[in-house]
Amino acid sequence: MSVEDRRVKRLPREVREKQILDAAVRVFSEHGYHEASMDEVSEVAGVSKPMIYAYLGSKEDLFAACIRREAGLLLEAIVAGVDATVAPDMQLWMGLKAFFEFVGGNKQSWRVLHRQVISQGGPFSDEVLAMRSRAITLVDALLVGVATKRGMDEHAQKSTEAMSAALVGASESLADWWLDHPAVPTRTVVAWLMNLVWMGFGDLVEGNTWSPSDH
Amino acid sequence: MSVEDRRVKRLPREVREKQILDAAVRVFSEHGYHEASMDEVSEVAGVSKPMIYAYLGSKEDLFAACIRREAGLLLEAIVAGVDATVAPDMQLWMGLKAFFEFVGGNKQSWRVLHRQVISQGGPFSDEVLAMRSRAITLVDALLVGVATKRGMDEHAQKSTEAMSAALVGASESLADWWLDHPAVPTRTVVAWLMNLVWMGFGDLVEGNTWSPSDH
DNA sequence: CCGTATTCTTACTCCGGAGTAGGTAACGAG
DNA sequence: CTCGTTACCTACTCCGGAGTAAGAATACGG
Repeated sequence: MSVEDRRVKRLPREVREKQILDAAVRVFSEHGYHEASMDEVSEVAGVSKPMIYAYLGSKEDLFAACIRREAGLLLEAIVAGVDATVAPDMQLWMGLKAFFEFVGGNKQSWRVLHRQVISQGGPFSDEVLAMRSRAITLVDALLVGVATKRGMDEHAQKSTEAMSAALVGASESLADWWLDHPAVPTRTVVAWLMNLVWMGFGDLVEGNTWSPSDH
Repeated sequence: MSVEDRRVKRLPREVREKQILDAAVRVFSEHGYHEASMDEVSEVAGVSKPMIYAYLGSKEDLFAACIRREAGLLLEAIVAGVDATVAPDMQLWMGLKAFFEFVGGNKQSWRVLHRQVISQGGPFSDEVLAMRSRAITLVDALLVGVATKRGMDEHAQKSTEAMSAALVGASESLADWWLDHPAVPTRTVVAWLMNLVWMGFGDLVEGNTWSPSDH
């Protein structure tokens, strides 16, 4: 009985670190950074608290490590999902699809990345805001490419960064909405967003702008 | 000297409550809910801590009160800014304009509403998510109106709610972006968003949909 | 001028939870 | 077998900050 009963012990450091990070992501995603306690993380990870401090450092460090890992996975998934040789609209399509697929398959990761991080003004936000910036930059590059190629006017070009921010925000928001409506298939959600955003941008490129009648 | 030196004391309850709420909004917007301490709020408000507990209740209650007040002001500003008799696109324009103007003029309120609330899964989120829902519903009504009037197909109609969520998210995200680029005038930002979103929706209504070539 | 209600303060209690001290047990090398 | 190293635990310390007890000072009606 001593063999079976005994908890699996004395695993190499790498494995424990992974277990701890997994547990941390789960706990943080459930309670948020502040409500989460190191005790609960240790409990979920099946490891005592000092291990966490020995391996991952302070609570802040631990959270940052979670962010870094998950953000890396997300970005990785996106760039892996995009074929840079196809047309811009298809690139956007593929990127969005990869994004939504990741969110659908890793809801916890998404919760940690999106909900938790933005609010804390701490050193974490840097981590995620950096990723967010990378995402925005990615989209911006796409838009700028299209805009300059088609000879978009200067004023409209200035708007691409803002548009990218809006698009990224729309994606995030739609992802949240989607979490509450899981019945909708991935392609559908992405198609909706593409229609909203690409058609709108297409008009913009063509010079088909909207403007208020009076005011 | 006793007259001037003496801090202004013994104000009626209403006034104190307002002072406390003002201070709370400021402190919460700077540090976030958890990092904010009641001691700091009391200090900023120029009132001792037990007053807060006497008038506004617990920290949670205080935060909820902030949210309620600010959310109310925001929604009020939006509906006040919209003329329900004009064309739908102008209604959206006016609503967005009112929204961005509010954000520009009340950055602290916005920070509290947007950044802080979403993350905490507590009873606050209900408050703001309710407001968010109202905003989405408002937009959705607009879109549905347009869609049905122009005989949009059923499939596309189903997407209006999602589109509204995306639009609200885009607005929020763009508002955040705007806070970092205050040089851009309000009208301009709103115009960008209108172009992106209304032109896209317009295409959708016309049946001008985008779809991926392969995949 | 007395009682009662309201405004307001100082000076605490108390606890959750971050972080640690110090020790035990398992492995691997020589 | 022993010595060093690494994995791991129990059982604490300690502090920030939420919330409170108990009373002081002012207003005001009668």
